[in-house]
Amino acid sequence: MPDTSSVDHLVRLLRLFTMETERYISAFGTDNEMHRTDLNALGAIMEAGQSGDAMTPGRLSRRLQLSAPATSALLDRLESAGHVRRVRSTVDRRRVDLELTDTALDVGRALFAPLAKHLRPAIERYPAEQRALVAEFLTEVAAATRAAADGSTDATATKPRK
Amino acid sequence: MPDTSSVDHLVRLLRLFTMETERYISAFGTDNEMHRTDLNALGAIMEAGQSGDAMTPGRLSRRLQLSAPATSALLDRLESAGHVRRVRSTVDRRRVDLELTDTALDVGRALFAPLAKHLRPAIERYPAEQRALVAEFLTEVAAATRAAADGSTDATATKPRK
DNA sequence: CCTAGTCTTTCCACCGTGGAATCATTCCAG
DNA sequence: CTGGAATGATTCCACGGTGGAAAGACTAGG
Repeated sequence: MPDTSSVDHLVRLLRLFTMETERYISAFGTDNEMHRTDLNALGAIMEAGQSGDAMTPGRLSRRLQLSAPATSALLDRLESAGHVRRVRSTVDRRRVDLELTDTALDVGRALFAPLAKHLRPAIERYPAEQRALVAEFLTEVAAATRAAADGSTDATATKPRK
Repeated sequence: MPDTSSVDHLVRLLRLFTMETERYISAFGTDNEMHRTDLNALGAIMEAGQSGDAMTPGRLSRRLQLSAPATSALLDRLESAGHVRRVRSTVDRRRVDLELTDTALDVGRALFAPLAKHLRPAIERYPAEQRALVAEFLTEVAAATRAAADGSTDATATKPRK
């Protein structure tokens, strides 16, 4: 590895990291009867809950790039496992609002606990200033990836549009 | 977002990035008749080729956390699609060495081209010194994730052991 | 009403797993 | 050197899980 600051090297590292993450998910997912998509769904619902607006099956379908039927089946799985509730919206009764249960949070914690255990010491070695820089970098790279997936040409967009 | 240097925030960003990447892969995969595992396999074979040692079905099976039959089926798909060749090893004729064809490299390029188009301008905004810092950070985080997936307790291991 | 939007159901194809068996090759103990 | 493990790759089978396409049900709003 001659030049650790080259763009190609960074791209390769980003790819390597996602591969390792998929590996981790598949390894620990089978222990908890959860698969990749289910975890992504929980993450997306949680994320939406934190930012205020409610998550619906339609939004989730677009967020995860899943077809509508696959999303329904996904929600059936999560609901029968007790991780999510479907609540018909009172303002528009076509819509269904998704709510996470406490057991979902427990599963999330249980799944990420071993990963966090390894990640924390690696991250805490960096001072706050460098962590902020990495955070900024990751934010922009995630936005760029999202833009690429959406086929957009705006590589600097940070705001979700849907 | 109150504190962009907190560990939790960084972990969340890492997770967000992998979600966006999965999204991109699934969007691209459907266009090219390739699935996530197939692309990961190509990446793993390519990676092994760059680092010198040859990739074999057994190694690939462990790398991708796939069962032996699933790996054979995966290689059948890739071979019939013309992306990989199976060559019996000359040193140990039980083993099969995997070689990528030119069309696999084309697919790889086609896959990363739109992503790189968005990623490059975002990355190039950072000076070399900061990029090197991010590269170091990502290397350690990937190693930590790998260690977590392997169930190891050594969070700082950088060398693959298999 | 009638069109559009949201969610769901039904049916089907593909991917991955598990277990067990096959076959060739290599390693090793005696 | 030989006979018996061990290793690496592949195949077959039945099974479950995931995702897509088409079609239907329901509600909102002009």
